[in-house]
Order: sequence, then structure tokens, then C-alpha cells
Amino acid sequence: MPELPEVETVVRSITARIVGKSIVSASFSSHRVTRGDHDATGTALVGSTISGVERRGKQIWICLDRGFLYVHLGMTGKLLWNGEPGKYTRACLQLTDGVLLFDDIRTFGRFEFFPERDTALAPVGPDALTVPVGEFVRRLRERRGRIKAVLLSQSFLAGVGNIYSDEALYSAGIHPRTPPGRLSEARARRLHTAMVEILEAAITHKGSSISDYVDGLGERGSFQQLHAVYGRTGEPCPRCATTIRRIVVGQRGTYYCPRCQRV
DNA sequence: TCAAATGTTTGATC
DNA sequence: GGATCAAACATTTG
Repeated sequence: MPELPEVETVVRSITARIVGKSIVSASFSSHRVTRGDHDATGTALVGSTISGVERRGKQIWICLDRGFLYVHLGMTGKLLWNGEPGKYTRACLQLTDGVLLFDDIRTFGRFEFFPERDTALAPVGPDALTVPVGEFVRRLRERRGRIKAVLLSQSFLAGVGNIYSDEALYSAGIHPRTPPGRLSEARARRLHTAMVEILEAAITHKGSSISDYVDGLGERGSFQQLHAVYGRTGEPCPRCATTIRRIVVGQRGTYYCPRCQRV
């Protein structure tokens, strides 16, 4: 589910609803997601006022007047405004007006209070949507391994996941197993352009709803209809009609066109 | 019925 | 320090 475009869509859908409101009460049902003492987390949150919501890569930072609420959607997390609590609700914040829920089936997500921002987490690279092309190209070509694995690495670049790495590599005509150092300057720049264009288009379409992704108001995205290769094994390439193949790169299912994408 | 796969990150190991 | 792999978990797919 949630890569940069989906997280951005969630942030846009809830920000105006929660900023300026205070947390009246908090309840939790998963120690995996909160990574800590529920009472202490509740004590830290209750009484705080929400001053803003920011995204960095796939991270969501809900800024409070004292501290920060860090939210990561993992694979199946949902941040829902005024949703109905259910079997997979892991956290529930009652605000002065309305309720903010964190649902997460597989509990790979996080919902944690931090007194200070960023300090407790592994540093992430520049945001994929705003990284300057020069910086992207320079850092990319220093990396070893395979281009797809590098794009997925959040320490290299924040925000790209499995769907958008495949779509960006397809758009740029680059084979997912290409060593980054082998890319010409021109091809690396082309990859940057393709990546940013695809991320922006996906945001316009409110993200990709592959299975059950929805934004903060419960609405599905539609960008999955525009995927050229992701999840399209056996279908014809939109450009050359060659059959789309699925391989495994960096332990991840990887979709590509064997004719359009060469090393 | 069961094995494999699923969008994520992390931590261990080489 | 990087790259690679397994693990965390529940549900769906073949």
C-alpha cells in the first residue's frame, strides 16, 4: 500500500480536519505498533494540541504543541478521520471534535510519541519528490548493487517503494538489475524525471489502491489503473506489446518489460 | 488444504 | 560500511 503518493494523499486528507484540535483521550491495543507503555504514551499525548502535519518520505509527523506523534503506515496501516473502530484498530485518539483512528491489519506500522523529532529513527535520504536532479544523479552513481534495490532504500531516497520503483524504471527504460554505476549521466537524469513525473501523477490520482488502501477519509485512489507494468505479468507492454515479466530483485516482486528495459 | 505471496522497515550477518 | 537476508504479522491467492 503506502508509498510516497499514498502517504501524501493521507496527509492532505486529514490535515485540515485535525490541526488546531486537542487530544482529549487516547486508547491503544497493540504494543507492537506503539512500541512502548500505553499509559505513558497516553499521558504524553492527552492535553496536547495539534499544530501541523508533515510528511517526509513515507513518514508522517503530527506536530503537537509539546512533542511529536510519529506515524508510519507500514504495509497495511490506515489513518482514518471519524472512522468506526474495528477489529484492527490499534490506536484511537478522541479529539476536541472528531476521532482519529489508526487501523493496521499486519501491525508493521508505527504510532509513537516522540518528545523530539527524528532523533530516535534511522535517518532517511532526501524526499523523492523534491530531491534536486544533480544530487540524485551524483548519489545514485556512487551506489553499488542493483538500481531497483537502491531506489527502494530509504536511506538513499525517502518515499519510493515497490510499485513506484518499477513504474519509474519502466518509464525510463532501465532494467531493474542494472548496476547504478553503469548508468550514463543522461539515463540517470531521465530516471529522475520519470520518477518525479510518476509520483506527481500518482498524487493527482490519490495514490494506488491495490488491495485495500484508502486515504484518511476512506476514499480509494485510482492510479492503479494507470500502472504500466506493476502487477501486469503476462499482459502486453503498452509501448511495444512484449509480454510483461515478473522476476525477483532485492527480495521483491519486480515487473518489467524485457524489450523496453535493457541493462 | 497448504504453500506462497503481499505494499514496509529493522536488525543480524557476511 | 554496504549488501543481503530473515523476521515481524494476517490475509489473500494459486
